[in-house]
Amino acid sequence: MTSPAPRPNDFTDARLLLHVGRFKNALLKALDAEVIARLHLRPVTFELEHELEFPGNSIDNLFFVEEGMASMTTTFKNGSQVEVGMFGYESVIGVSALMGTKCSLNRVYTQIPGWGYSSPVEVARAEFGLGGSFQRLALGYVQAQLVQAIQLAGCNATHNFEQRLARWLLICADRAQCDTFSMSHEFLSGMLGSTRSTMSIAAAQLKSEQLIEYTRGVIHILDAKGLEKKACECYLVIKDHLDNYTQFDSGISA
Amino acid sequence: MTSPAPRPNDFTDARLLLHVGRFKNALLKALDAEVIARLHLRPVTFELEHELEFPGNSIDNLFFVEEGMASMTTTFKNGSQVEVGMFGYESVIGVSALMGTKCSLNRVYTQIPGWGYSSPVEVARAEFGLGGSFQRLALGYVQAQLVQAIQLAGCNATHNFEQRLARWLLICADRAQCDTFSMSHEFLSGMLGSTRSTMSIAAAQLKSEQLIEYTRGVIHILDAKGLEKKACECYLVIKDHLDNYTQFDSGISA
DNA sequence: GCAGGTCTGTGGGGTGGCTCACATAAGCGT
DNA sequence: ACGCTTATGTGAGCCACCCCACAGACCTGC
Repeated sequence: MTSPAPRPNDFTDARLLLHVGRFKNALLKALDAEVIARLHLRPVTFELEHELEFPGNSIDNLFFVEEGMASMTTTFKNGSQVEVGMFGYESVIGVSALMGTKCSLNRVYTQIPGWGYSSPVEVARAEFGLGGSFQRLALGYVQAQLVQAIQLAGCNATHNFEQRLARWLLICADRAQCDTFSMSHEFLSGMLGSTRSTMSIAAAQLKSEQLIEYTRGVIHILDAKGLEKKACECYLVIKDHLDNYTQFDSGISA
Repeated sequence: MTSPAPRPNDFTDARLLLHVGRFKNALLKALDAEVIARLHLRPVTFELEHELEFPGNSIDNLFFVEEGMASMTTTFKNGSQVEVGMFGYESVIGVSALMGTKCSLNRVYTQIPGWGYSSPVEVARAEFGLGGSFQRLALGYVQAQLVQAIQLAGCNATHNFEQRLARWLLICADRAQCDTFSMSHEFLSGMLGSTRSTMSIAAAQLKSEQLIEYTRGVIHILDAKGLEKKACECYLVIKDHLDNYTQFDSGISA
């Protein structure tokens, strides 16, 4: 229900101290040590299919991803789930709690196992309320997430399956910083709002062009540059924003 | 380039004073008079096709819509434009400026003429930085916009044209608070990422069921309840969030 | 080695939506 | 009243994708 009371000595945890200043997470990396200390971070692992948010459940913790990848999906009345956002090393999961929302609105769960840090939501809210760098970065991330959702909305309305598949593979590779994922055709087709047979045909096509290879439940990207040519322009739009939202003077925010 | 220096007596404008406390705009309605005063609001009219944001242009003003409707579109390389968000009486246009973005990312322009208020972006940023009710409401609106984009992303991936058309008509009617719009089939089909012939067939279908009627460039909703049955579930999800984001203890934020 | 489960290849048949094309009709200026 | 422009109706042909089905293929446990 409520998260455990933050222990004041969380930050003295030896493992955590070791990591300060060398986070992989883009947002944590951009924060000063004092801010990090106030967030009461605790290391957490993200097991496959572990649910980080579930519609209607209260948000008790923010999660900063260091490694791995999680998806946000909307569930329709007929039970189908479509992916509407991806979370990787650039992400903080649960930012909507900072926006005044108390309950999760969409399911968020681990697609590629990894680990990261959690921060109790009251603590994160307090830090956000200070109006400093944490607020600025969190808002930047929300904006990047909005851009992602907006672009996906347009993309899903106009681009064909193969383009969107290539886009998905590239974004996944970027977010998880790896080029091999355990993922069946069945599963991935669902993420893209399509069917398994359509997926198999598109995958076979990309394979025949030496852009990817795969065996039962494992996909491996062989030629990211080639995939990029296949993918719709949406890939670069989303990538740019997720990669650069922490840079205050980037082309995006400037 | 830069917006004109705010005049300290903006708020003493007789027309504006008359409106305080009886705004139609959901966000303004929820603000205290002192906050309103600090926002240096000025009445503005939204002419048809007037551009409130254009990709790459700096955001100089926030716009609070009182009447009318504006669309946000993404423009693809091939020149096609798809709608990715709608703005009505609940909206403040330009919130991304509060999130650290300095340039518009998408085109926003008037679909249904109306009017509202502008607030210089530096003034709005300062008010936002105070961390009070304006910040809370603006963040609530951003969250509602995010929900809208997320739902559209899923919707466009799975629902058919007729469902999406019904959804569009209903959201438009809600946002603009009117049931008649000047809008050609050609135009509306573009918004939905489709073609004019598809639109004409779907419109004829809805017309034959007495849900809408239309003549050259004017669409009139006859039976909103009936349309709701045709529309996908996305309509109610989006409507709920846009209608209720100002209520701190609503089902959404509670 | 065999059985059962999971994953992928592939085919047939159907359909929504696209492209292109042309016809009709309603407004609008002169 | 006339022609011009814009909006809508409609049809043919096509393609992407859906649905359903079944066949291998591989993997795991026994």
